[in-house]
Amino acid sequence: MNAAPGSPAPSERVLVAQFGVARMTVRQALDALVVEGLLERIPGRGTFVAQPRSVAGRITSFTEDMRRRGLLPESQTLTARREQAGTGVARALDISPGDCVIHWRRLRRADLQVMCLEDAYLNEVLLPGFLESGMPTSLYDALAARGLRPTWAEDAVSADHATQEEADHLELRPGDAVMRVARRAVCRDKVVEVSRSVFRADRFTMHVQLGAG
Amino acid sequence: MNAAPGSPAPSERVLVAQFGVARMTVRQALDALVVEGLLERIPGRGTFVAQPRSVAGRITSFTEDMRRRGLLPESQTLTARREQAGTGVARALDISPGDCVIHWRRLRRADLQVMCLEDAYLNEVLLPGFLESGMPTSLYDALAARGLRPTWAEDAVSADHATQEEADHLELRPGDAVMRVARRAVCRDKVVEVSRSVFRADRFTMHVQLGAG
DNA sequence: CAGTGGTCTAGACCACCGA
DNA sequence: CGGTGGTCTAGACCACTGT
Repeated sequence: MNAAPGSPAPSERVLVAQFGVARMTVRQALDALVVEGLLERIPGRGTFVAQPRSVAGRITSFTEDMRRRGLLPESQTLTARREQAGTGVARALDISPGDCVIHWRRLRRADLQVMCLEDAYLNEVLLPGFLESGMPTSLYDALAARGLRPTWAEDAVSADHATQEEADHLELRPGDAVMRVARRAVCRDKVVEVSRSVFRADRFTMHVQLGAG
Repeated sequence: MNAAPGSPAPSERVLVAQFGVARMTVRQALDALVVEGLLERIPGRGTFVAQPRSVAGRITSFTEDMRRRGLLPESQTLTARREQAGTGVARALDISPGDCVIHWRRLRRADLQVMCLEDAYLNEVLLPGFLESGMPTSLYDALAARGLRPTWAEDAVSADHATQEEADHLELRPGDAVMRVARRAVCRDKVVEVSRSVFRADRFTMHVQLGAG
């Protein structure tokens, strides 16, 4: 059970007594929670559970994104196999053309409605046994479990018309509006994911928060 | 003159001696610079000037965005007048319906090519005499000059087909692909800008950087 | 080894808030 | 007024780095 936003945390001096520790130590611990946005200090009043602030520019996966909207995310794997990287994918993944990559194509739904067709390319070397371990629902959860959650990502977002193939998968007519998102996700100087997603424009609006909250 | 990235900062104990202050105090001062990304600590080695990290999700205006791509941004004002806020704009600007707003419609070009049609709504109260002072090229420069540069912004990005009116301005045919961006920009709890932009999909790709560099 | 940052102690004084 | 967070002191020990 999480405490409700706005509810007071124990005062620093109370924690000092409770844990038999110096106040500077308590403050450093609280500071960490404050910079994480979990607590909020108000001078002269106390320390409180912060309003959940939408983290500026947080890197979200489709799964997290849909959940935050209160929708149920689902994935249907269309392709999951080893391939040799082409020149474009190789450059984006920072490997050599012909190197082994994992190609994972999924049709993604939210509340049973088709939302997005996604082609993800992963660096095989960083994810040994990934294909054999059973495909997870959330790629980012799987990466996190391996200590590879992206710390930085770059999206190229554009609008376009659906191709015939995309229309077939997304239950659209060719030429209908779609949003394309090309992502390059990095974890500590290692490119862990390169993906191209095609979203149904009528069902998806991307929300981007910029700057410091 | 700024110090070069990677150059060492004085050690904490040196600063203690130099300023006759406690080490905890020095550390707190340095901590502030570290969270700002100006310094980097390396245990056992020292404190160094950090590599300038690309600020995650920096709020950019059209002008800045185009310049960074090496294109020459231009704006043609189609409308610039006082209006009474409708309910939607009023809510977004955090004012009351009927309050006075500045409506600024511009056709925006990059290297002489039509790129975007933008409707910006500004809070009159925050920008006295704005319309009379001659319209700037960059709205964000003008806001910055008044100490109102946005510190936080939220974009809703979607793909769509151009309406007849949009097509006329953007030199498209109705139904061609466009990207819509609805922005709400905030400076210190004051909503300073609400805008809707329509970009030609064939000429514009939005780049978004997420996470900490 | 000497020097670095990381962490911790046990106090202290201040400005601010609410009753 | 008492309680809060904000800041500061003058030490201490640790793990780590480079030579």
